[in-house]
Amino acid sequence: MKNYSRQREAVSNVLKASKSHPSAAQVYNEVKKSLPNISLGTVYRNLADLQNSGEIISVSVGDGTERYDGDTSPHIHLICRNCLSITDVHLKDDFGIKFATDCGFAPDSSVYTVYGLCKNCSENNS
Amino acid sequence: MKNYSRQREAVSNVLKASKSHPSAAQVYNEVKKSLPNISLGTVYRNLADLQNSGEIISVSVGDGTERYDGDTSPHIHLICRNCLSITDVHLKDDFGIKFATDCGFAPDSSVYTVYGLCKNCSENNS
DNA sequence: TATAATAATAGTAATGATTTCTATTTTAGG
DNA sequence: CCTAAAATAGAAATCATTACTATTATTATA
Repeated sequence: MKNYSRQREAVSNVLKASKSHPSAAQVYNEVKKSLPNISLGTVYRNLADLQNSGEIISVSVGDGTERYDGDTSPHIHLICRNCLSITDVHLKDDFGIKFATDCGFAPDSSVYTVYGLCKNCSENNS
Repeated sequence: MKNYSRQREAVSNVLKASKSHPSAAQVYNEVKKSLPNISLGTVYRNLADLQNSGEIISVSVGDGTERYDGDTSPHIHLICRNCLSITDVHLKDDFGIKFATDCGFAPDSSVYTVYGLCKNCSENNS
């Protein structure tokens, strides 16, 4: 019921290789380097598919765009409300997944986000 | 620099009283019962302000609308990819905030979300 | 209480990220 | 090779959210 496609693979690879939590438009620009004819709609559809299968996750920064992340290992996102930077803090394990399973929930992924001011922005009291 | 407003107070109260993670439009409809002339733009602006001050949090369900939550005590959101229901699992403490602080980050709030299928939807294999 | 300066609002228009639509192409399997 | 189902490109449409502006509310001070 689900067929292979070069486009989906390329989208997935871009996210696996990136450490920068790109937006859909940024993923699009990156994938275009190898598949110049890919359309933005295809990128969005595949991002949604990959997300539904738990292969990637997404994070809300608060600027109206969703950011995507190919790293599904347990980690926290520290998001600065001022400069919108995203910093990863890796964890030993994801106990949210455990709690969910205990509740009869069938988890495929999790997102742990902490909002506030990054060191830089809080020192410059902005 | 920040003045009192009945509108902001009403928005905050609706969220504090609700357990259903309403969208901005739902908050708007609820607040209109006491302030019939409030505008949707005002609701959005106050939701953003309350969020920036850490008084409320918001969660992405994945249907294109943001959901708001007046409960800032430590808890996980279990979001069903099929029926989009949100279930809360309360925690003893928020160690994400601790980790963030240790990194020199100045946190104001956190959101921990687990995606998957709720018990109901996974039993009906949908 | 009157006044002035600043902040917030209502209402509407504009934005832009995301989704939808459709004709065409690709994939998987016999 | 052939067929049916799935995926795509490209363009158009949607609609949640933001921006804009004239007006109103709030706060501080005299």
